Amino acid sequence: MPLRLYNTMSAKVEEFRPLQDNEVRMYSCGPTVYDYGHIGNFRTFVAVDILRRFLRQSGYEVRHVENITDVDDKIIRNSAREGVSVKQYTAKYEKAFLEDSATLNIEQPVLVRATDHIQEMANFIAELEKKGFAYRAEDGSYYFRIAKFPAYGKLSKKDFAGMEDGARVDVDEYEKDNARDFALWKAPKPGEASWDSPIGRGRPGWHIECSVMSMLELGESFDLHAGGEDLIFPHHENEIAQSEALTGKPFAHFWFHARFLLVEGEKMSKSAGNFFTIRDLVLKGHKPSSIRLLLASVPYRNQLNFTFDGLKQAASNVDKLRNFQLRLTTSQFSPGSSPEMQQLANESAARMKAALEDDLNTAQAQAAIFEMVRKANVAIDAGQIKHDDARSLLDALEKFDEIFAVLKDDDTLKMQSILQWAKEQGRESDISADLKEIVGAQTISDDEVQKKIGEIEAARAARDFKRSDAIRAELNAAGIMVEITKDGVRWRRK
RNA sequence: GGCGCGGUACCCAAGUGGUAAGGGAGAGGUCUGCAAAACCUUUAUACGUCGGUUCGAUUCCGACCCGCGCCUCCA
Repeated sequence: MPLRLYNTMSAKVEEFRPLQDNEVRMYSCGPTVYDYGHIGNFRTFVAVDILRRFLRQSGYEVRHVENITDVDDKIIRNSAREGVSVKQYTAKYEKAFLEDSATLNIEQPVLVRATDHIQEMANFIAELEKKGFAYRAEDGSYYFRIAKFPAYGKLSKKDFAGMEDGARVDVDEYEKDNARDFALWKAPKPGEASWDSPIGRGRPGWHIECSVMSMLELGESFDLHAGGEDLIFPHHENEIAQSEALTGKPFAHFWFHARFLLVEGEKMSKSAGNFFTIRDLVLKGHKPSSIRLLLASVPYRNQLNFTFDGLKQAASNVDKLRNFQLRLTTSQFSPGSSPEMQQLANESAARMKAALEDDLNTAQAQAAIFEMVRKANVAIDAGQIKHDDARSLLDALEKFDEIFAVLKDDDTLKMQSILQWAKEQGRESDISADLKEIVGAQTISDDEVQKKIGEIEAARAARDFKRSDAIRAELNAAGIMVEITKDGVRWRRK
């Protein structure tokens, strides 16, 4: 079965087929680097990450390009306020974005920056003007002439036919022919960052960068374009207008949009006090893996209610999966395999694949893996799992993790660096006791823990439970959970 | 106002024209020196409300209530 994806353009779920052979060329709208990214931003980025990971798992070569918007009104305003250059200002937040993405195990796409492509944008606009799709205003700004592009509105399903020219023209925009015409190029204002170009001095409008950079990297027509649902209009609509006006060819074939999330049942906003960056959550003691799983577990087109209770639930889910993995890798199994367990592993992997092929139904994919975990645990308890079965089940689990990416326990390491960052930022008061406790575990090395485990085993062999428990308590205080099983003593970081 | 999405148990959350996945939490239990992990049992007489279509609807249609999104730069 091929992947079926919802295409905003057709407003239907369609079979996804790349334009060229086995290669998927996709472009996603990345961040405007004017502040730290919040969980809403990262819901979209995680959704795109899951898409690209699943495409790859499905056997496609994925060429994924993402833009970083490093010049816009907010950036110009904020950098001026701080008295630093646009470049200095954006560098800080771009770095933060990359770190946060890595924190959430988001694979890095090919990144392209707006300010690296100013000349190409100017050329693009000059071409549009030649073809009559763009015009220059008196102040040197350029606008796109929507009246020349009848298909305008096809993505957002808006009908502009009845729009009266200049009906409600903003006083600041008196130079436009039509109020709906959007800026391609903005004439410089005193004190604002601007660039020299063949079409004069100024800076690019917001939409032009994506048209230019996507075509530069992926060609005039490519497979898929992604972003948050808010970008459908005007951003993506405008990209289509510019791009297709220039080339006369279809721009992106699939339009993928992730839905906004709610926080504690309400729209996230700074004024509501429910606005969180990734770093805010980590400082409160939440693990990156919990955050990622929560963001990933609700299908991307559904409204996700992000709650602290949900975060705890996600943490339990991650633990369950990691415990299962630990159990399979540390227990002793007799050689051979059993048909029942082979079938369980195969069926679970197949169910997971089918769920993801169904417009990336991550909730069902998760259900499939949890069902496998429960059934396999039952079999382990009953001693019905053989060596090769364990291998097959682990393979299925790894297939799951190729998409969800939550098994590897490097949470404490990531949290430690965010704690360090908070100290540098003078945000000590935001560092929770929970975070300190979790990060504390990292100060004990695996070797040291292993040594202590040896001591516990020795004490237990001598049935000296008092001594054994004392060492366990000591490790526990350092964030190490010791577990006694019939196959020996094992441990994990809390 | 226009266009669109959703309302499922204590919580999160799938899903289907034929009577409700999965996870968390709670309660009880099995196992265990203890703990943890794991497992078992249990928690929706009907899936926002009211009508309609149908042999039958949570699933289709209509109305209403509530939440959310877009309608020029917010992922």
